Amino acid sequence: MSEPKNFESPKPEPVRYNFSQIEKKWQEFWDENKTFRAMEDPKFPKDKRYYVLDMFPYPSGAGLHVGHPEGYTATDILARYKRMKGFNVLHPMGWDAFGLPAEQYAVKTGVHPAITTKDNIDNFRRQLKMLGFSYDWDREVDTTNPKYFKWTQWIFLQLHKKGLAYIAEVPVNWCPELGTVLANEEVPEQVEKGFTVIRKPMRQWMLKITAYADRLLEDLNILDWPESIKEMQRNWIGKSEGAEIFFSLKNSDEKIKVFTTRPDTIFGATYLVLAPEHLLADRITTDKQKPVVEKYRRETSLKSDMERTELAKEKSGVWTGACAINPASGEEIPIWIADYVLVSYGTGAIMAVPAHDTRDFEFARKFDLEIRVVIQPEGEAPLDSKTMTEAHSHIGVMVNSKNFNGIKSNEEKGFKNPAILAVVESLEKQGVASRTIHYKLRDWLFSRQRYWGEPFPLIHRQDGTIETVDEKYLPLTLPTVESYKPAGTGESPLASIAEWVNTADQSGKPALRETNTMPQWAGSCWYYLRYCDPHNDAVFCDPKKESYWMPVDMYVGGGEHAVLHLLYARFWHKVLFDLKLVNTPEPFMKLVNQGIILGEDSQKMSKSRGNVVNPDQIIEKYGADSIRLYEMFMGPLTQTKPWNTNGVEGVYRFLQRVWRLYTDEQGNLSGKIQDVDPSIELMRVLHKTIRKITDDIESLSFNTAISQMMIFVNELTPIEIRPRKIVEPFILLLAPFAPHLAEEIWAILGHTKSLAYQAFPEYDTALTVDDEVTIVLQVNGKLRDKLQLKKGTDKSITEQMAKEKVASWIQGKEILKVVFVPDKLVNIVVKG
RNA sequence: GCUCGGAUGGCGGAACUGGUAGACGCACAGGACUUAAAAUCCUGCGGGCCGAAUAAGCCCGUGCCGGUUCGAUUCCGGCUCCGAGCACCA
Repeated sequence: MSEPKNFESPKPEPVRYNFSQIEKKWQEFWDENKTFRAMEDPKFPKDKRYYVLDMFPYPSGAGLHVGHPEGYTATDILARYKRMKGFNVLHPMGWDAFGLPAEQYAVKTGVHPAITTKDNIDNFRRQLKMLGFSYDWDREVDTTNPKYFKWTQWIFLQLHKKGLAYIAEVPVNWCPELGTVLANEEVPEQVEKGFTVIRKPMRQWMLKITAYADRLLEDLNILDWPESIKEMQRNWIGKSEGAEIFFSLKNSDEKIKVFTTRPDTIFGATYLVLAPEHLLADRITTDKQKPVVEKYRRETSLKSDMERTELAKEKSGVWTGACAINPASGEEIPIWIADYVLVSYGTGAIMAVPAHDTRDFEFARKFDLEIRVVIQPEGEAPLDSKTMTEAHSHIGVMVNSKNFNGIKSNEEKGFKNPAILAVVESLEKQGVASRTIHYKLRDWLFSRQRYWGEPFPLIHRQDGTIETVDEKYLPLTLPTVESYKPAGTGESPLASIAEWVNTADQSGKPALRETNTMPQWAGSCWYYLRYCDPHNDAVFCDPKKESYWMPVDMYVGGGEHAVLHLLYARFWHKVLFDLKLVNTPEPFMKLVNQGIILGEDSQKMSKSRGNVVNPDQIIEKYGADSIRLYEMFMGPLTQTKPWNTNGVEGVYRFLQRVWRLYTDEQGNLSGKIQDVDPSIELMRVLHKTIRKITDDIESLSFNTAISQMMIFVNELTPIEIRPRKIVEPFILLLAPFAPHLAEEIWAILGHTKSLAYQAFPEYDTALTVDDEVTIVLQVNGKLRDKLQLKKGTDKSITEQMAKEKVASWIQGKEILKVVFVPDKLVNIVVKG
């Protein structure tokens, strides 16, 4: 570490410290000295390496908002703290820079998205550097850089080789305004923005994420993630164990396959329902019913998904005229068509058990279908299907179920439930059912009709087959185009660039390039790996470097990526793991979602509300250390909390008091700081502070760490002789939070090296407790008095003193009991 | 409807494994310094009994109702409200 260039500290005005000068000085120092460069130093054992990662931003034209520094400051505090604790820290930053806004701007202005993107990145980098984050900027990545997306394309080829990428004609979410299709995961967000999304069959690239459904579900158990996020992923994957059961038709050889998670209720299946789009719906309908069925199917096909769910309150449907045979009871049951059954889930057909399913119950009531109770709750009056007002849950004993009667159906789902197991085994023996596991998770729709994305390294041969571009020709870069506008026909703007599209296959025959591009999520699926080895042109990430740093120890970002990026990245990572290209089964061991910062009016910040706080302005007025400290002081990291500029003023005042604690009016070391032995009281103040701050950083309770620093400064300010042994370590405690001010004061204290790698102070447990304690005196549990005693005073003495102190409360009353908690309290329980 | 969070002064929030509720900060009020202001410093600041004021004391108080306990912001049962997510998933 070399010395800071300008070692003379800037002369601030009396009283106030010159934050802008100090912050600039140290930012330049860190930059020039590459203070935070991370190296794969073998001296650090695995448990002394720490990879702390932020979700990299999309560099929008608007620049940083105050939400960004929240998570970034939290990780920066951790990074700086861990370095001081002797860890080798990897703390990188980069840009998730492909995406629609730059492209839409290009459509409007004709400016190439690469130019807009570069400007935006420069602005983001400038802003982040102004906040003094200790990133290793040599590891910066940019997903739109061909050197980066070369490897995104390469990983896609590995997926393709493994058979995990395929092209299919599927009903997709087509958005006419955006001129592109969207992933299921993206739909809610765009609909919220006011775009329409319709279902339309198109030929699209898909990634077989469903092949990993079980592992993505299972491995959630080993992750230290917020329970809510894990639950969202579990629900999104939506695993359900059950059976596919075949119902034969009365007058036909056709069979209808239904999926159910409750085969134990099969004797109560009094009708079947097919989704309107079900392939058999047309074929089984009787001539007589044909007109009504066709009308119904036409009507539902015109409804959007939204309309179908909004109208969910009122069930609708029509009878096909056909009947099926219940394979368990042998009874004839009608087959209906209704849009409350979805074609996209299970087999698109259900056996309806109205007595034990609310939806089936509503439907049966409306169309006067038979309701038959087959599970009787134990210890209750027998259920009467005629008078039932709602469907009953299925926990109880099987009834009306022939030889299954009496078997218990408990709260267990799947085959652990004895009733389900018994019925399935029996149906399997008859050859009319098989155990099945269904997932809600669909394969990932991976192509977009956009310009500003990674081109697929694929070629369509004349014969309709597909050939992959040889790895040695990667990256396959984007051509320049005249217009960035989507063709609107479902083709990307690339389709109109003849010289790019027209190419030759390996045999030299004319062929066409794939013109779709990858979705924005592609680049973020593996960026955390590239940080481990960002400049490698030979491999996407050297396995040695990967195993040096991975997995990510701490990942901080917004909760909005719960089922998007966080699921996609886990999927890619598992594929790479199977290819033995990475060594860890999961990429992010610990995840923390920072809370949203609301405007001063406690509403979500938005331009239209006019409540957006611009970090540049806050930095200009109060400095980076103030905004860092304020955002951490607002409240718990994970909590949603409103911005309050007065609060910034508060921490700014605190930093001024810190400055005045160490300096005189000329900005030199204060004469009050002296090399004298501190009193035991001051030692206790210091060690309590070290302990509180250490514990709080470890548990990410930055708000209470800061309040402890304030307490420390409040205690030391009135003291005229400030022992160096007390005040010097405090600067190291402050350093992760307010690094510029801390570096400056550290230098003023006479140090010639940056404090970035100074050992974080350790505390002596004996010095974190007082030798005098306050004993709380209660009578009947109510606080009546207090007692100052030496720590460890024994029971009889304490109780004796307590009784004297609260004599007026216990006089003349019978003492029933005395509760004594050493060094804490005495509670005297009296009668009356 | 289901799942997951949450509810503490005027405000943001603190409170270890059940043991002094309101740390720290903001706002506000009063005072010192100043010709004045800013900055800074000092004092007060949950509600009530409570008044011109002082000191002390007592009562109530952590969304609501109930329980366990010597003692509950903390544990248990029931409810209300707010936020987030999912939503006809068979």
